[in-house]
Amino acid sequence: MADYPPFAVTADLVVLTVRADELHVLLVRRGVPPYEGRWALPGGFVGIDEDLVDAAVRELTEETGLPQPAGHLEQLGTYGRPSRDPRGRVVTVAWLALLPDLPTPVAGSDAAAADWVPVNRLDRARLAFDHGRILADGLERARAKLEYTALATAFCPPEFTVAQLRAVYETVWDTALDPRNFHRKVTGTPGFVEPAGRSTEGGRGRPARLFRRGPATLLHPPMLRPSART
Amino acid sequence: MADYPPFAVTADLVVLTVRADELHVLLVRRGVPPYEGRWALPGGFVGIDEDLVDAAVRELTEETGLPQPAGHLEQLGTYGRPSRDPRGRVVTVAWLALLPDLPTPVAGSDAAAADWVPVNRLDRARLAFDHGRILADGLERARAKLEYTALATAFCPPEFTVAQLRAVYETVWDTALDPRNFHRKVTGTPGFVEPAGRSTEGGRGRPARLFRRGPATLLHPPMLRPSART
DNA sequence: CTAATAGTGTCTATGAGACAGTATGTG
DNA sequence: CACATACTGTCTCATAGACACTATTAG
Repeated sequence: MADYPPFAVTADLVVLTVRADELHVLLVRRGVPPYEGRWALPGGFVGIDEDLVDAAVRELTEETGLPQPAGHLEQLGTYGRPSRDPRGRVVTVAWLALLPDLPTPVAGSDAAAADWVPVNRLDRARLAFDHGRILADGLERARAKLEYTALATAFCPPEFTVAQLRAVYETVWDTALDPRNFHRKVTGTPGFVEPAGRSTEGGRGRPARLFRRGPATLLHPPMLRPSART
Repeated sequence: MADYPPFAVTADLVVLTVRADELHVLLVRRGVPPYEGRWALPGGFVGIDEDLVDAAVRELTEETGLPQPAGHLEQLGTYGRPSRDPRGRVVTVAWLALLPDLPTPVAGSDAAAADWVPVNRLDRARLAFDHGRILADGLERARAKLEYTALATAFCPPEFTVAQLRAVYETVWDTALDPRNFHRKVTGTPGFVEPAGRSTEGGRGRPARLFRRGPATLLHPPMLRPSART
């Protein structure tokens, strides 16, 4: 055990949010080689006595500047091609975070040039390291999980309308959904959302009831995306 | 970059197969401390110039003694609690493998005491390291993926009957399925299975047609397990 | 009033589950 | 023949999708 091959281990984050009807990912501009000046996923080295998930949470709070994010965090996968980092053998554990649109702009202590970038207007091939592949995997994971889990509420503030939740689905899936069938489906699935009792004010049209996320994590039956028809 | 915290990285495998109507996992008996004499998942250190998936394939072929396994291999997750290995900081990338029942007994070069163990008659808490948790995650992943993918065929030999495929579902899910509805569902899902043209001989009852796995990887609509009803 | 958005009701097609009935082998 | 297993047909219920209709606000 004394002589095992020594690896560096990092935690990288695919942080997604929905703002202005576009899906955004949190990226940082690299200030040092390699890939100087290129966009990269936020992340950093795991401490020798630090748990993997703790490193991910630490990076997330550092980069977003939020004390305790209200969203969702899960492990995405581990990437360790020997040539993926020119500096040496670095294995990265990638994490997927889904956050509500943050009222505060991103101003992390660590990342000077962090910013939200719309995923549809981003050339993934130009990201540093293998981060284009990691981002693609994160997007596919997020899109798939909206189908059979209640995770779409992780993109919403504590209280939200059915239309806001529908906008999340439409933005992440890049499709249009029937507002009436969506409403029936969401309110008819036990535990998906719970009425908050209040309503919106001051908008155009009839005021909408506000909801909170419910206790359900899995959706039975799932929410089907139109592209997945039979 | 010169001074990063040094980690050891291992690849551990949850190898599942169906034999004699029971779900089995491949385990090895540890011959050295720590956890000497306890069951553990097969695995080993990743080489400093070795890709992660190559290490998993290498361990799989070493432990099963098969040149090229016909089943399925996917990354399960990465486990890296600082205290998970008393010898030092070891992060393990766990993989899930689904194999057809092997005609050859397990006789790996590396693992003297490798054996197939029925998962339902195994005390997961007595496995070495955090392998009980890894095995639990692997079982849950396998059970979930049978619902919405065609992966059940990975447990089958190249040619199989509908009854054999049904036995896979019943064994992995530990439930009974209606043979008639199952038959209609499987043969009616495009690309799930394809007729091989031949039939079984010598069994009790009417001979069954043989099938091969089809090109489909995802099932639309999914195969629903009875426990997931609404 | 109109425009806009929220929410409900209803019809139809599809698929799951229950299960009768038919086909084709062994002993 | 009886029996076992493979396979098909049919009925019923639940749900997705399409979409008419009603409700409630702003201007």
